[in-house]
Amino acid sequence: MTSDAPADPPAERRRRSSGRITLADVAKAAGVSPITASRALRRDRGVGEALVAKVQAAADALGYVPDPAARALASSRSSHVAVLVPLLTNRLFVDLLEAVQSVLLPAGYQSLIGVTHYDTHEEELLLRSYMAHRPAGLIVTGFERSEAGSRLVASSGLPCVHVMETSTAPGVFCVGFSQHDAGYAITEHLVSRGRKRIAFVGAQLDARVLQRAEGYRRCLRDAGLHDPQLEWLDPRRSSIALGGELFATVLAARPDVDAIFFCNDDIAQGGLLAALRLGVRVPEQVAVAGFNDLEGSDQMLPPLTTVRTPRAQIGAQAAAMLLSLMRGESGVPHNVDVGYELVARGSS
Amino acid sequence: MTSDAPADPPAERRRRSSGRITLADVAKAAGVSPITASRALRRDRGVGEALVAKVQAAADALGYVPDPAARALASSRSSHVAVLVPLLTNRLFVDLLEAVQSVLLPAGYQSLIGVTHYDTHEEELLLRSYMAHRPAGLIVTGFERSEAGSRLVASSGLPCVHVMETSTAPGVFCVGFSQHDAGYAITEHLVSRGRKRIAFVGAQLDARVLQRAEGYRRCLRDAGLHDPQLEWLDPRRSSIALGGELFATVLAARPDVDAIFFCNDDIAQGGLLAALRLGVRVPEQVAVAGFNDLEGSDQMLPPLTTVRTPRAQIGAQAAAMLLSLMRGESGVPHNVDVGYELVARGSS
DNA sequence: CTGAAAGCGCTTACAG
DNA sequence: CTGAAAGCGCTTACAG
Repeated sequence: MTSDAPADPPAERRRRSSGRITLADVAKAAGVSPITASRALRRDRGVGEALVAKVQAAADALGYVPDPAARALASSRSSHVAVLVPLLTNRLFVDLLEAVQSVLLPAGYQSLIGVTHYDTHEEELLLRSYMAHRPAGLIVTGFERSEAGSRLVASSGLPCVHVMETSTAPGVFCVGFSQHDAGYAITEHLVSRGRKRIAFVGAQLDARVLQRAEGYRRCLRDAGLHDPQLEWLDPRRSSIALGGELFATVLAARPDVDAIFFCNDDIAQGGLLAALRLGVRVPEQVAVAGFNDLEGSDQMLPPLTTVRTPRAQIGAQAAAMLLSLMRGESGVPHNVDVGYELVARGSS
Repeated sequence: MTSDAPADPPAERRRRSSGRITLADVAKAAGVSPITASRALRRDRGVGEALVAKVQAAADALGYVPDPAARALASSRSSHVAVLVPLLTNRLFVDLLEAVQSVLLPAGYQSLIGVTHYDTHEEELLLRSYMAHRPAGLIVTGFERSEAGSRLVASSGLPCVHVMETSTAPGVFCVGFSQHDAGYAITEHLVSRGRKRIAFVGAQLDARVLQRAEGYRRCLRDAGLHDPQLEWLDPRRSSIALGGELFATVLAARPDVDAIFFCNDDIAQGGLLAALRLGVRVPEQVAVAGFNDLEGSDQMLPPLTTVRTPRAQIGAQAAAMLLSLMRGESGVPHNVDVGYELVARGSS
């Protein structure tokens, strides 16, 4: 208060305490050292059961919440998991994300959700920014990324799980299904219904769409029905409106087409709505099939034949796999194939 | 190598260096102190222009990336912004989120996206967990939360922006529009089309749906057309399938209904598809209106009349507002009303 | 099974 | 306008 203050400034002036309850407070209350308290709360092996209980009780009583920043700094590993998906406007990835979160959150991990917009350069920037946060692990969509992006992942040494596709490449962890086989299966279904001129309509043209297209081609070649003129590959983003446009385009160019396999349910739904508008009878004149079994497909007129893809299961299993990897468990399977399911409805 | 090692262990044994380029490395390369380097890189006032350039050059040359954990620990403020939305399966919130991210990411902030599932208890848990991460700011949906949740937000002292609704409560920052007025406007549109028995079909029944319902009631009272029997309030989650079910329910119970205002476009789309299935003519027998102008509404048969809600604008403005608040700017407006737009299409 | 020391990589006061 | 000291709240080795 006066000018003849002590030469040594009072502790209060030097401290920057946030008022936060710290591990030291818990340790003091429990009558142990901070190190022991830290180990007890993390259930680190080597702490007596009684002590663990005592420390936990003290922590609960004080309402202690560990500081993730301090923990990350000291251990150089945060409680973040970076999850990269192409788009949130595709319900598929929302379902995937929900499942991932439902496993990661209870395990104490926060997801940093990054949207790449199917752009490998954007993905690279996100990866770079997320790496600075010392994430504990990574979940990425598919295998298509920039050279630098791949290097960032590899050189980080972080556990990484790839979702939506399968791979037997060494050292790669993934949960997905064969997009090629699913594309083959739905095409085969159309063939089995007696269709002869089956078109493929793809949008976005990401790796998975192209794999489905490849399955389509393979099936038609096997059936002796392949016609390269029956493919419409549009790089624009998949949407209901685009599906309507492409449906009209296909029928104008090739009125003899008797079936269309749309690479995704949203463009298939748009196709179905366009058929209604144009008076094209489905499935009598043209059978229609989609992919993914998105919301509303079972409500269309007629209901849409499609492939149900188990994205919730993919998300949950990928998160569980990542958890195992982050814990350093051994014997974690590398390549989990969750399969897919053909859903035949009225449109085919 | 031998057993007569020095009593003082070599530095290497004590260090836990992560190999990371640190601020100290940059400072050394630039020939300044770490403090100055820190200030220069953060463009903190009080560093000469020449020095800033020199430090930045050194940082760039070394590929320096600041450590968010260390920064958070030292400053007790992270580069995270917690963003809480009810659902990712509602495209509305995806659009909102995309806009938020597009403003926050370039400004150096990461979003922690929390999905509350319209559950105030879940929201409270998320809030508690996110607060431990010392976020720099908060974006939350609406004003409906648990007592404890509100207290967490208030006592944190963190800048917080509420989205989707408006409020003139003191100290509250929000970006949205009047859900009540929008509900009034679309109902008024149906009235202006000569409809007399206008039903309201609501799902989910969150605060905003109820505000739209209130606008609907007010409008019909003003028009002398209010009939409390014409409201269907269903707590289940909004979906295309539910819309179809409710459309059938309404017409079975009250075949005289000549218009339906669905609280959201997904149930309205389901209603339109059900009308097609049931052979109910829209708009001749029943006019149909939705809310939000979601994807596909313009593709329906007939195209859906709805209210376009500027969620991208809400997200962008809310993020910009939060940025201003986090920077401690003064004179930030409290209540931004971005309005809405009536979109009259063929269904009414 | 438990603990004293050091350190993770930054920033906040406090001086000059 | 620049810097030496201390500290943010944890955990990692190292001992015992």
